Amino acid sequence: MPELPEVECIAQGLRCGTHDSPPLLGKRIARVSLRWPGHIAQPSPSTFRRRIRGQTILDVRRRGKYLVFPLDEYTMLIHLGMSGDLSVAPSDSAPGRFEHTVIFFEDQWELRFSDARKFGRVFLVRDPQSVLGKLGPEPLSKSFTAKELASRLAGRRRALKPLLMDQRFIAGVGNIYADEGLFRAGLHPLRRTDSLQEEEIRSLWKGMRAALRAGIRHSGASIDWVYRGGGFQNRFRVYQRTGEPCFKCKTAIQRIVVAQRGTHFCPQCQREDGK
DNA sequence: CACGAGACCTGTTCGC
DNA sequence: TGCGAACAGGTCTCGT
Repeated sequence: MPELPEVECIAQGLRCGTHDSPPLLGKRIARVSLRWPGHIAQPSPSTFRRRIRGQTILDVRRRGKYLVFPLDEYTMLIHLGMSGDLSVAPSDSAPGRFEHTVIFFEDQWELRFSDARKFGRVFLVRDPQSVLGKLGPEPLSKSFTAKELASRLAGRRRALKPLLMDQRFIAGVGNIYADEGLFRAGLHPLRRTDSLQEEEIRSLWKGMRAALRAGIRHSGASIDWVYRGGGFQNRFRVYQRTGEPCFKCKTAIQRIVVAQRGTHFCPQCQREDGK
């Protein structure tokens, strides 16, 4: 489930608390349960277990699709993969079926990392840049202007969608928001980046940012049984709307495969030749 | 440098 | 009802 908007909403919930869980700030870690040690990317599970004990959570942030937890001596990073989700629950509540990694706090609350497909990963490092260093800019940051996008596109000649999903190019965009942003921009997912006009780059910038902001505004997208609480799935304009009428022109939304990912677009509003 | 295929995982849904 | 295929929010590595 987790692309930039979903991770952002999860981070906010952990930082500020929700109706049924307290903020994590200031909580001290008592111990961890690693039911599936493969979750721990770095260091080894045994070292992770030893080093994290006694650390206090000082903040909860997001960078790209990573959740970032600054601790006293280390930084813990969590990538939710395809099916990951985090929740804060009291220690006496029933554990979920896929909660492979659990961090217990001294006050009887715990942070539970649920991950059915086991693509998620946890890092505990001294320098967060060792994990985050290769990420591209934050698309919603003030410094990410249309000009900045244009200069990063310069000299590139790739299909648009795979480039948008390349985390080194822009951080946080995944399959849903790539499709939704391209629709808003009126650009075909296979459009070559070296054929974009200045005006189209501006549309791309606006469209991607609008899609991401809409996702955050609606608390992210909840599909299937995975992430709960979001409402953006009800506002998809193309994603998983194969065969349904385009909201702009009524043409049937088409599904193709791009870079091995299901890709949805309106063949009328997003023409490959640029119209 | 760009791109496709395969790997890593498991669950749900759909067609026959 | 059962069974295999297709599909799912991501990313890494390898070969061309």
